Amino acid sequence: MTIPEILSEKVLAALAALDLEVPERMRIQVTTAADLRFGDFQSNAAMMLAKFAGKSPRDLAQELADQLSSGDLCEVSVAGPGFLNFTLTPKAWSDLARTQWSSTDLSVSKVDSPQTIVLDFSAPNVAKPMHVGHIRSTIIGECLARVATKLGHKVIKDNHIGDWGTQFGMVTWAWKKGVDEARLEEEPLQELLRLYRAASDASKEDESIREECRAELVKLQQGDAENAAIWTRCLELSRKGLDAIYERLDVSFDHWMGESAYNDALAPLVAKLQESGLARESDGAVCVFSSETVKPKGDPFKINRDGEWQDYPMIVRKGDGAFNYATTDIATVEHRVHEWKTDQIWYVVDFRQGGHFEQLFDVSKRLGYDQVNLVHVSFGTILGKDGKPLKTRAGDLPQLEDVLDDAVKAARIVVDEKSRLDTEEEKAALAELIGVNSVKFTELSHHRMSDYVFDLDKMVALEGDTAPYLLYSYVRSRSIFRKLEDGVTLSAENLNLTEPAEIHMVRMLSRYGDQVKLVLEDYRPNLLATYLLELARAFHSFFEACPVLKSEGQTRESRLIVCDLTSRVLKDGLALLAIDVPERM
RNA sequence: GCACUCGUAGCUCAAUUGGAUAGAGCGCCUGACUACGAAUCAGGAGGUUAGGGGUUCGACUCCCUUCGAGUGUGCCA
Repeated sequence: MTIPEILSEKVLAALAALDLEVPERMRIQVTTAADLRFGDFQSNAAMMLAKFAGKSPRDLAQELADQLSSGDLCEVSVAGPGFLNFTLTPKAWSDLARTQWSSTDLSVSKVDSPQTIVLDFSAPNVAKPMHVGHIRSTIIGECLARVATKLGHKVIKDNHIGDWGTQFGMVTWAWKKGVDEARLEEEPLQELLRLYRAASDASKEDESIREECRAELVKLQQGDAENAAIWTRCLELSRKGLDAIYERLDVSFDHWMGESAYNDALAPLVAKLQESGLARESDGAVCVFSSETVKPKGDPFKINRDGEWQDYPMIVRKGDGAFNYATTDIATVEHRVHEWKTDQIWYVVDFRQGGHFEQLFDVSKRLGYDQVNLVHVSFGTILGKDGKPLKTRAGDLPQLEDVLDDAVKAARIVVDEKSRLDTEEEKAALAELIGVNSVKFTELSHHRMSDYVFDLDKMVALEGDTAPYLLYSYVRSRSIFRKLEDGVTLSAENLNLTEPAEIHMVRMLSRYGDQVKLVLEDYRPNLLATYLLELARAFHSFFEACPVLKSEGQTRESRLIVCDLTSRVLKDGLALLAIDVPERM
């Protein structure tokens, strides 16, 4: 049981002793204190129940405080408008730290009912290199996967790559006009991008070329041997390039079920939708319309034009007979439910597709997949330095690989200046680690819904709230153990904390499990990122205030345990953010 | 027009989901290194949370409204 849970029970017992029955809708809660000046934990019980009890909040709080006899665990006091404040004793903090240090999972408890969760993230279009815009989905998705796994869920990471869409007609068209085989071997993604751009530019100017590209796609989808061979080749080359970048980012997938994997399922699916009456023909296309069960304003299948609510259907077969991504997405849900028995699907996708997902989720429900929890984990836009969105269509987004290279270059300058490492190999490896992790940490430390400015200089800034700060904290917490020439044997029973900085360090450490859980409540990696920064700050404070090696006996051993526990939590927490730590820097 | 997402210190961002005097970093100012690693720490200045109204013991958070930004709005994904 966690401390807040123990305290909640005590408060409930105190309420019972005062003959106060808590109405069902009121949830008495004990939370970590918002401000440490008031104690470690706080409860708003008295303020919530004051009216009900016919007493002033402060009087009721005082009566509760009198009931809650102070003991080994904590001191109880009343403050402000009627808060109950709990301040844990040093002994209680020492006990908590002892338990956490001795546990292999760092006191992060698993969820009660583990779920099977499919995580749909990254999903780049093949034949196009990833650009900066792909950072958000890729990094947030990987982080959520790691956190969910840590909490005991079964996670299936699926890279639903765009390997069947319009761009393939274009690449094929340009490929046939002349592909540079030599370059294809050396820089496959760059050559494929060149082909795509050539076709894209040409078809913008010439309607007939656009038709030719479309025809190439139709041939591919109908099984034309030559186009299929080109497609297979494209896929292999793209895969090679993508694998390299994912390895660099330390991101991995269990499956690569791209759009093409569902091609054969699409026609039967549309037939099923029509037979069941969910879909019907409209303007030559096959569409799913509103269920007419909700008000138009909240209906994803309605849209208001000139003051009138009109149908805004989901098109599952286009007028030309081709299927689109909506169809594929429904087929994908079916596959994940039937083959993988999933309980949940989390889509880590740009917020601009919100409307699409509302429709997809509604159709899935109407198809009978209402027991599956479908979540659109949406995120905002990455902006340029001018404050305007980096436009995807402009085609001039910086490529992800170049961004990583730039970040590594910037990191290298500081490494040369400050690092204690000796060899060129070590320095190069450290610069790579710092550069890549800085980009990842920048992403994860932002609220996913807010837009943020893509500023490379700030991203790789090496002081302040950054990845290097966290890495440095870890290195500092480890280096002290290298000073112990004979090594040391630590034992939990000798842990005894007295100094405020020690207590605060342990207080921060004890929050780890709750912070990890919090990430999944609203799919918010930035909460963990912020917590780790706070933890690191507390560690540096502790480290300056409390000499470790110069102290003696139990104090020394206690502080060494705090250092060890800190390094373990930092490493574990950073691993959840997909950030690896160096031992020296 | 309508819908969605936003608007917090000069700048970049938080705020444990409705809690107490809204917190960090950068930048600025003052201190601390022949070092348990200064990629650090201790401290200072900086706010009418875009404006207005409402709900409540209590609002950055919920509701209404005005202003501003971004996005979406029938066969691209």
